[in-house]
Amino acid sequence: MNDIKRMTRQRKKILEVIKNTNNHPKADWVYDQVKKEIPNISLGTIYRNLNYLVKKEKIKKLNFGSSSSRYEGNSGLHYHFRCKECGKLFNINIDIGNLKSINKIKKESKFDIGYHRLEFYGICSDCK
Amino acid sequence: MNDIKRMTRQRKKILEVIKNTNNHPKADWVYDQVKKEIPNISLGTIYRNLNYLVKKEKIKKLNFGSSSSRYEGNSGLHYHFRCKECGKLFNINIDIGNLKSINKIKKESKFDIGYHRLEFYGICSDCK
DNA sequence: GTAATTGCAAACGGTTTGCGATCTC
DNA sequence: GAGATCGCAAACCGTTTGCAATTAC
Repeated sequence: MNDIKRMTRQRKKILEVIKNTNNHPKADWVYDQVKKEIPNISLGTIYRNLNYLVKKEKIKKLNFGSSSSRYEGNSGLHYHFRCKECGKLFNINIDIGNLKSINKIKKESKFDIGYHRLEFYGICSDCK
Repeated sequence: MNDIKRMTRQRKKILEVIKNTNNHPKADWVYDQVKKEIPNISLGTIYRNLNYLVKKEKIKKLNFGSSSSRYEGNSGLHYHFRCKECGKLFNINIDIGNLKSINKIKKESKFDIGYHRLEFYGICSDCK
């Protein structure tokens, strides 16, 4: 059950707009674009469809986990694992050696990269 | 100028609470904890101090970039680079070979990892 | 004493949702 | 025709902010 149920004008256009840009638009930009063709479309429809298309894996949502921020005092080097089921966040401790390939990306990139963040996703042992 | 200006009771307790947990608490959890000792503290103070402590690099904020979500239709394998200055998001294309060490982490982890996300930060060429 | 910080409450911004009307299959 | 989806507007929720009172240095 990963298929689109009804391809309405609105849904079609929203998907088209996102597929045809190389930027990583926010909802309100998509809204502006779609409105050019469907002037009376509502923001609610944009959000409903974005969520729908993400669920159907037609597009990706580019932010991490839940809406509210989390804080941490642990200043040691580590990454995080987030459980998709319960949303809990765990630390993953690795040794520096494992970072080689990431350092390579940093050096070879045309961007001036200061730091990076790496997060893993899955199901934690409690939820399994 | 990276030092704390005034160490109020509130600020001290907030920092202590975050330093003394291995979880990755949200603001409202910190609020609940601190309230046990300072019952009339306000949520606004919690947020102001969390932001302050992040700016002073005493703690870390564990979420990415801006508050609103971004979407993308590009289903190819790539990571992202975010400019700290203008907030723009760029793609970073790498070849699969570079992922070895990440795959190693996945295999060796005690967690059941499905996928991962990697994001790089710095200043983009336009902002420099 | 003075500037930083607080508590309070209102405002904000992005997102979600309930509803009756409309559209797709 | 039936159920999915829409437009609209109100509600939601995490976070920020203005202000007068208080506090740390």
